[in-house]
Amino acid sequence: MHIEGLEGYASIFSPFFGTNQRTDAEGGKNRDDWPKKSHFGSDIQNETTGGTNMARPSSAGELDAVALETALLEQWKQESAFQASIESRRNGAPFIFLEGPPTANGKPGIHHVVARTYKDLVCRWKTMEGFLVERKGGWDTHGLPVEIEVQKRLDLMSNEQIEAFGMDAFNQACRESVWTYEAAWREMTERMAYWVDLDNPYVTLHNDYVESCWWALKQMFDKGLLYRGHKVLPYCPQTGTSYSSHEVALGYKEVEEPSVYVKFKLIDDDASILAWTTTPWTLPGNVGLAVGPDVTYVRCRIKEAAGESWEGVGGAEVGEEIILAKDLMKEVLRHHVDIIDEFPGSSLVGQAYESLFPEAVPRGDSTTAWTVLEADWVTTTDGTGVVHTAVMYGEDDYNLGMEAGLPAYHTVGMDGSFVSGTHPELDGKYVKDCDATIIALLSASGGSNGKGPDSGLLYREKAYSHDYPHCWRTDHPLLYYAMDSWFVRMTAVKEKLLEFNDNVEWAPDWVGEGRFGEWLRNVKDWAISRERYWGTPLPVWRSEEGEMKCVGSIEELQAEVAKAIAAGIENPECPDDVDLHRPIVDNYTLVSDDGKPMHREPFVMDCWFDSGCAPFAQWHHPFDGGERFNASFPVDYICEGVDQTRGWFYTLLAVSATVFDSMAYKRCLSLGLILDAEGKKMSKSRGNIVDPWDHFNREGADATRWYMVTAGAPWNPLKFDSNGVRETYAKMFLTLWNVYKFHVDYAALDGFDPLKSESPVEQRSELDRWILSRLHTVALGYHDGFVNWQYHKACRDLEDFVVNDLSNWYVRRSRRRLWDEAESGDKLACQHTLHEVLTTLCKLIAPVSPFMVDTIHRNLNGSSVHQADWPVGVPGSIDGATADAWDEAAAKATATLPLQDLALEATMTLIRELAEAGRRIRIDVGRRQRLPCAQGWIVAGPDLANFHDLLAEELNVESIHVENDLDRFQRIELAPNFRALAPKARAQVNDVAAAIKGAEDPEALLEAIRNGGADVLGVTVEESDVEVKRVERSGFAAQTVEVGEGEASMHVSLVLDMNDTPALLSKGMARDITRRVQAKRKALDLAIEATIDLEVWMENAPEMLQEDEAWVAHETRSAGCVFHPEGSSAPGEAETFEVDGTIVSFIVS
RNA sequence: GCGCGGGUGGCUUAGUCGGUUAGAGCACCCGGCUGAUAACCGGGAGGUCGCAGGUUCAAGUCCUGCCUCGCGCACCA
Repeated sequence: MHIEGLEGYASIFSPFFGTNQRTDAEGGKNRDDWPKKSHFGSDIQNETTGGTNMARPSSAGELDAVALETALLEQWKQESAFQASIESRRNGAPFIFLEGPPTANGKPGIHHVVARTYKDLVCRWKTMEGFLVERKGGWDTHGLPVEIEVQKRLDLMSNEQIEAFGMDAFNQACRESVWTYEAAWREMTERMAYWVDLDNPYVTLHNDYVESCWWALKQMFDKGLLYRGHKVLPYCPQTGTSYSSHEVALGYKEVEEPSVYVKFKLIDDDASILAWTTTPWTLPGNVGLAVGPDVTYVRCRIKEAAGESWEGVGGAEVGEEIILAKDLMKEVLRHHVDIIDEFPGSSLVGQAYESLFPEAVPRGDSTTAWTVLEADWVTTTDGTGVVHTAVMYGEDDYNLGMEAGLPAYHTVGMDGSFVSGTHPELDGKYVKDCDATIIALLSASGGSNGKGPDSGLLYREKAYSHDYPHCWRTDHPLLYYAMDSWFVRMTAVKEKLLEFNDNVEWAPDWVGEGRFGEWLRNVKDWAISRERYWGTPLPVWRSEEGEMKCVGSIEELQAEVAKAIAAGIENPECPDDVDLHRPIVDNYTLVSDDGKPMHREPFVMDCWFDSGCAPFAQWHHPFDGGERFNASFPVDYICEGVDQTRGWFYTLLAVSATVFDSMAYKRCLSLGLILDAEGKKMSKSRGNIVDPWDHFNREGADATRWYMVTAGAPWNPLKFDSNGVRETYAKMFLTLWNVYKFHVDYAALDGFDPLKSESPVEQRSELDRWILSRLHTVALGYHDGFVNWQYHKACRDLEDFVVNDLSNWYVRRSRRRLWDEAESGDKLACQHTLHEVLTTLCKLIAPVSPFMVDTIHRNLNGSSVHQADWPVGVPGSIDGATADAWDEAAAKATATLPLQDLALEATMTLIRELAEAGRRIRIDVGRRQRLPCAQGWIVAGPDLANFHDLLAEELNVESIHVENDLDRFQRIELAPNFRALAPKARAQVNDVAAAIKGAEDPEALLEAIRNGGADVLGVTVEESDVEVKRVERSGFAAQTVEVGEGEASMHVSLVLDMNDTPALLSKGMARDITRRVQAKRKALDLAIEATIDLEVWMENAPEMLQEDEAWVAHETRSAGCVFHPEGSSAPGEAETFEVDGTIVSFIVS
């Protein structure tokens, strides 16, 4: 069988065509029998993964990434590849990863894939580095989102309804609901190849987990860090629920409400202080007035009655005196006044005033109630510069009240109506319905307390529109309401938090120093209790007298229950496996030391507390797994979205600092948000979540993962662009596959076995040594990128290597080497090189995109890439290594990178530049690529003799020469070196620069400069002030390229001979004809070995040489080939093309 | 309002210590090349580097102010 057709293509570029042709193919292997369309599945034919003797690769089929990945998933499962990858590093130094638990009550989206990719790639990378990286999965299963889902489903819109439904049944529904999307999560996790142990995860609702949380809380309790207080929360009286800020954000609406200016009559003074509020219902609860100590206030007297424009209720009489901030007089006052006095707020402090509703709040033992207080947050941006303070109905109010010792007394019940005893006209009424009543009461003569001026206590009413939070379920306005609450005294450990945080390696560092550091510097006590049902119950029991007991384990609970029973308090049984959830734990009544019954505080804990306990609760520490815990705390690496800064990143640290007096994690990668293609945040409510399966099922998980990593720095917001995934697939993975396929198809055909043959590197061609050196250089940079969290740069550079260096140059330049059927050292060298490059490449890519490279690695080496060592070294396996430190030299010695030769890399860069320059020259002068040039000259630069053949082929020239007389083709240009010149020339620098650039005779100027400096516009220019560039002289078909940098830079010119000879024209025409006929063959879908009959007609053609006609016949496998003489016309059915004025027609039959 | 991070051709982005022609990829146009893949090569068009000031011989880069987007905090009386 003949295979010249194939060879013919190889020789198209070659000026030496004919020399490679093999005439005797009889008995040769049929290279057209390759499995063109075979399913890749046939590639995964190695049954063993651990063996290294399965080294003879088999050929590859067309790429079907999705099928490849799904088949591999099955194989991984059968082999327990994940477990195996860990077991084989069992003796390595541990690198501890902690999985942030997701909630499985929502469908996973592409944003989850991003976080999981970064988690996975670091774990896989560290594993390949020889570390033992175990990855326990985790699920966050408590909390409000779960309750809300269930409430929606069961239509339970208030706490009352939940309790009527039954807390038991409700919590059971929650317990089931948290697994709604577990299957979806599991499928996504597996499909994307996030290797994490989902078969033995930690689950926050498990009794063991809850027990550890209890234990942790008791540690805090015992250290005096847990206390009971109030927290002012947005609260919906209709649903009986308070809301987290997140939910509040869902319900902001702009509303217009009455705001009132109220006169607070001073007791020892005739004047009134004017204060403003938008919530009249809080006025009965008023117990203080806050002023800014440094704000300037005025006392002013009403001079005359208000003008006609006065509208609405309220007012003041002539002679009344009013105090308010000076800046706000114009805004507020509707009367002409005389300013009597001016003073800072501090001088008002301590003055007592008449309570508006004397019955509403009992004074208790407060000495500061109904006096003026100071607060530095008081501003004069609106209101009167005096802030009405109702302790229980505003956060600032509450804090001020606690500080100043105001009575903390509710005037409003949990149902949203005034408690009885507030005022006869208000008692029992819903607060929002009382605005008019309150305004009327204040406006009455003497005011609501009868002690005000005749004009009443209301000065003004003004409609005020602002954004106010509403219940997202019932649409009712929320009330800021002080709720009973439990706190962890984080303020007590603030310095520790800051210190621990300083030792965390943050990526990026500004999140740690900035956002997170800022949060810590302003740390507030952590409100950990929630008036909810589904969560870890707060394990605190309390008697009516206020005695408290915190229970830290089941055993302790059992003991306490027994004690209570012994004291005569009835209790249900408390078995070893008692469910530690509500309502079961609510049913236990304990006994205080003085014999009083104690009931559990009816709260569950903030579910963030649960996840903050993960480092130890996942092992049920301290009840079980003590060693396990001790060996894995603090953890080495966590990675989540930046939205966890105040979430998990914080609660981990908060719990570890308070419980263990330690940091929780040593390294934290904080990921940017994932946005949709338009830059909007991906969220369920927006409905713009990208389904990862869209890409898993199209481009595959490899491409999806690689895209996400290369699209930008991990901490930058990622605009997820579906088209980018496609691009990544086409560029990176198709290219890689085709390089692989190219290698492996020939390797299979030739029976190449990397273990049974050798090819010493030093004997390989420059091209081989070049790509190996590039691989070395790129691998080092790649590794460096990983170390510095610059995955995006690392992967972009690697992709460039694959596409550009490997596929586009090495493989393109090497094709002919493998086409040669005879065994040859050069072919073997190429196969070994490809084998080595691909093998190392697979290892480098494996952490990021683990599928295709495993298929490739298995076929090339007979083993999984996920068992392979990191080519840059395996520090984890070094004696005495830890996740933080190891013997650098020893680690370096474990690297397996090929020889690096930077000089060779530089030379090849130059060669490639020259090849490009040659193409540019042809474009410039309009000489087509197929028309050979007689000769080319290389001017200046290093010795490239070894590459002349290569260049001749690339450039399609018959021969390459070195031109030593630089001035024949090059001239000099001078460019100013601003850095050197600027200090000397100062303001003149631009003129001097222009003079240097525009010098009429640059050669002479350079000579003058070299001879001790030239005077340019009065400035002495020395050699260091200029850069000398050599460029091609005009009038030649030439291009100059610059390679290298600074001192080492070179200007090399390429000159092509544009003179035609009959031989060149004939040869060029032969190629054009051949090319067209080959295209026709392909269009006809002819088999490569099929022969044809060819007839050619030409007009205005160069004279064809005999040998070129023969060559055409040979190349096109024409049994019969007729070149009709000039002048005979072609039949109509002939195909015609034109090249350089020659019209060619041909018929293939 | 405060803090952090962005704003560079239609899109995605690179840009070091401030150095004079702002670099890529996608898409587009022209040409070339191809038994090389969803390719490859050469060329072209497309940029007031968010706006306005300032520093400097020189600003995408440094400073100030503003606009705008994202995130977080405080969103108040």
